[in-house]
Amino acid sequence: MFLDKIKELTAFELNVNPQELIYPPKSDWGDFSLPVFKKAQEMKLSPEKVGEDYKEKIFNNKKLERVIESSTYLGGYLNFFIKKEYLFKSILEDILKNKKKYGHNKSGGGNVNIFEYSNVNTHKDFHIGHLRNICFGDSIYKIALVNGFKASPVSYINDFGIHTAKAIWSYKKKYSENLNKCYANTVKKTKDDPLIVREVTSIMTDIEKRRGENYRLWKKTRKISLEEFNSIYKKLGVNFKKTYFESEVIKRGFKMVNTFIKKGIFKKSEGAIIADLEKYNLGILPIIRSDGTALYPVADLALIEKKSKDFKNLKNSYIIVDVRQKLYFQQLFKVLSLAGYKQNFFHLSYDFVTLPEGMMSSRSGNAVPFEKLYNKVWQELIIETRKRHPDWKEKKIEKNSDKLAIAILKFETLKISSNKIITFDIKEATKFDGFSALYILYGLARIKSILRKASFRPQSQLDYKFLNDKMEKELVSKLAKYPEIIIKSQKDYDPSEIAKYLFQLFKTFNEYYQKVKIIQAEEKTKKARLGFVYAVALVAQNALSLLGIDPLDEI
RNA sequence: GUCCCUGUAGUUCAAUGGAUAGAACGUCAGCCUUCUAAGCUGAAUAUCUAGGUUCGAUUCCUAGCGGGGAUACCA
Repeated sequence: MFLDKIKELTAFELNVNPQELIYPPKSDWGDFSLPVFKKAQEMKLSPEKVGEDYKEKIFNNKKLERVIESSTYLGGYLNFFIKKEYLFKSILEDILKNKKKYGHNKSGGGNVNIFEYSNVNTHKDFHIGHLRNICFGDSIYKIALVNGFKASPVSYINDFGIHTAKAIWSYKKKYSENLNKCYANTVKKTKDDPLIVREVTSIMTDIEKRRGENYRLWKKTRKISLEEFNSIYKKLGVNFKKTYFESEVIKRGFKMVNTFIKKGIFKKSEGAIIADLEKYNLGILPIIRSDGTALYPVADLALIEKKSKDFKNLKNSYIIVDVRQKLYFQQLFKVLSLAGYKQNFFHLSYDFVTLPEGMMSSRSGNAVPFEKLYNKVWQELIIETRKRHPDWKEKKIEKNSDKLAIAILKFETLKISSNKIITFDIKEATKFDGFSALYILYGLARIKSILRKASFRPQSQLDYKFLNDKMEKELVSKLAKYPEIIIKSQKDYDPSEIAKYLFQLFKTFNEYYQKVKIIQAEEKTKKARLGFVYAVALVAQNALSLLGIDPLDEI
């Protein structure tokens, strides 16, 4: 929090709002800046005069004088330079002392938050849209942890919808072993055949009543689906504290619907059960179809009740689902507040993933399954790694490619703002250049390699005198900003902040690496630089962990 | 119709009520007897249109145009 503190102190002593202090576009202009246009206008003075007045204030102030080296006025801005020794010492000691905890804060106050993501449907593929959901959710959850929340990830699996019956209809006819293909086939067939619709309905009834061959097949296929999901979670390194299933909450949901009818929150209309939210400008929320079957809210109500019971003192409940369900969640949360729920509900939305050739959906069967994408990336990596490391054993190549492939996929989905549609181009994603996980991990592997070759042992003290290169100053300023990045990513629920930060950090580092020798440097400089790049590695690994990415020792 | 998101370089994305709007890809030209060249250096091109608020607008407001989404029984 060191840079924050200096900015706060400066703002306080100069009697300005801390938010007025900004970072200049170029680091050689200053460590931070204060625009003085506004003040100049208020006081009817020239900006230059105002700047000079502030300057005088700084150097007549004992507290500021200790940390601020100099200050220059430039075109309406007053730029501040922090004393170099002070900057290096404070930041690097903070990092070397706190290690994995550098940049963490307690702003969450230990409040209990749960994050629900990876809400997948059994009997359908886990595709690259789900990948965005799970990467986003997992990162937001991890960001909450380092901001001092007591956070838990949970998942809700939709294993009881009509889609399961549709998949089973084709599965019974041995259409395919792939459940998603079965599902897509049935959807196509039912379009112009009411007979098949009736058959599907009858399968669904058996599943709901939990009886006979259809129910047995449902259990079998459900298991196949869940095993697939679990292997993907394992690959992605994602763990849930709890997993909920629609089949386990739906019964309770129907009971709750009745209670809500009695409370007057739901009512009958045109044969269906609805919540009329017109007076809140939220339209109509259908709850139960005219044929008596459940829509989403039935299970969701029971799910929310269950989550509240499972997590004591639950304060904030987050649901990560794509933006198309925005209205639905507004409606659902309104219903909950009418029913007297006191906790905070949030829908964290993100836009969907499309392909260059257009929208994808599991219904039409053109969604890219996770496995397919993963294999493609993995194979590209294998080829490239073999070329670069002819001496590596095949097993090592495979293991490294696996870690890299996961890192690349996570990074690709997280580096883009959540309100932007990701157009997933397999060709682009397998290029591994520029703004990508590979660039960052490659830089990090360089640091690790240097530390290995120099037999580096971490020490908490550094001789800062020997860090005189301009690039070292640049890097320290970047390291200093990491705590603010953590806060910002929490405030905006935005992991892309972290991704961008990492890219910038390694852009600076690679430049430094190119310019400066570490192992061959003079002994004292070498020692200082080793400790310094070790600090860079610590911060990088912290940031990567928030994206759910593991570092590699070699690439 | 109404509501929400969105429009920045050839492409994919950044940024901010403030300084010269940044990157990456692609293209071209350099850099490995030196810590990993999946790297570094250099070169061109952009804020949809029209108004308004402001010392200052790409950002905020209004209108229009383009793209996407939602809008009671899809999941």
